[in-house]
Amino acid sequence: MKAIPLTAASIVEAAADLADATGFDSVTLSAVARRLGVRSPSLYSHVQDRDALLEGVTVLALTELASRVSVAVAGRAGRSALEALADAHRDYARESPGRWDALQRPVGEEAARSAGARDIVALTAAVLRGYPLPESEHVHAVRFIGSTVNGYLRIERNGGFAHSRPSAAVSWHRIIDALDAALRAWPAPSEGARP
Amino acid sequence: MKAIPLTAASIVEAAADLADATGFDSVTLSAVARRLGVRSPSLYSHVQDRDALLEGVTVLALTELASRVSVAVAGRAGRSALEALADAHRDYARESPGRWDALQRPVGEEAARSAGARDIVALTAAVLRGYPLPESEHVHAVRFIGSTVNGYLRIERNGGFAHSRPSAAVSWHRIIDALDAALRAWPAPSEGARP
DNA sequence: ATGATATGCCTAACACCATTAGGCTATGAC
DNA sequence: GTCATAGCCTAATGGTGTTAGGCATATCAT
Repeated sequence: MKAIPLTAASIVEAAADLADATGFDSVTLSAVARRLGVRSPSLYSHVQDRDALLEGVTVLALTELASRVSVAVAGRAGRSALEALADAHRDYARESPGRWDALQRPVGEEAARSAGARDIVALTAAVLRGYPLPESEHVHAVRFIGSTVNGYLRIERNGGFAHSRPSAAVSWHRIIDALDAALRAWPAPSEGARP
Repeated sequence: MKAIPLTAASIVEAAADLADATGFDSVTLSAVARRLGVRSPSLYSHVQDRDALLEGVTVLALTELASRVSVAVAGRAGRSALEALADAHRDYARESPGRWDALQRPVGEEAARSAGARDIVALTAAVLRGYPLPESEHVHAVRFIGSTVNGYLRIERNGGFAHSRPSAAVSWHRIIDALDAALRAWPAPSEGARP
């Protein structure tokens, strides 16, 4: 049963797999220990506490997502890059629902400083090269894209679109269209904008 | 201590207050019972289980949010209405963080069918009257606005913007500007769009 | 090789939580 | 007055996170 040696990384991975299989909320130290063929107190040699474990899953998910986004947007520009970025998020949310849920939690220090987080921001900013935005607007546009994509996927995942027509799949393309249009028609900053 | 009679509504309200005060995750049957000066098994006469209680908080939050949005957008049109709607969401998220968190959960039957949920969708659609969108695009635009506003507030709340400059407050206005621009420049549906 | 040390698992224990079963009491109907 | 019911209670069960301390095995100095 203990084919895998017990390390911080292997525990986090087991937790992530468990999250994908049975839901992020069911990631409990007991369940992870069970899955590793070990008693739960044994995990404390490698992991500070439950919160640190969940934060570890968040960091892992950020890394994986950054990698997917990176591959998706490579060699693309403009609308094509935007769509690839959005679809990479959506695919990840679909294929690894538990890991993706880990992204929807208050970010701790470790996640905030992680390479994955930085990369995702940088890659989103890179997509903006295909649009006529001044450099000073990039922060806002990155946040805009992030908010919309994340918000849509989360509402879809929570079933918010399940009770109305048409299906969420149709809206997804319209929303990428709208994002694209918004970036093309990006409004000039009004006077109140100070960094 | 039992100034308030124990009913389903009073229990849900106590749970919502507790969520605002100490965080949505800390809403436990024990804690709610404690707050009501009662033992936790007593709650089961009025509430099915913990999940039903949380769903009740969600419905309450939907109702309250719908009411705020309704007041905010009344007598406004176009960008002014859009901004009022977004700010109503943001104010609610700020003032009642626990209740607002209740909105970010998988929606059950009761929440999906609630008047609050229907009203919020209808009010968002009403904002679109000030923009040149064909009726058939309203669903998508409503989902677009909902995704962006929700996504932004959630990332802000999770501290996703806390580690970068400029502050989230500045971006908020830029994002409403961008939403406004997107609705004005709403792209024509491509051929693939079938309801 | 041998003994010291340290690592890393274990069991035991505690407090907290959700939930069920069943008892006691006060309130209302008749 | 009696009786039934509603609504609280206590008791108990099984699951959770977490800490304390035991015990074996691997690592290393000599």
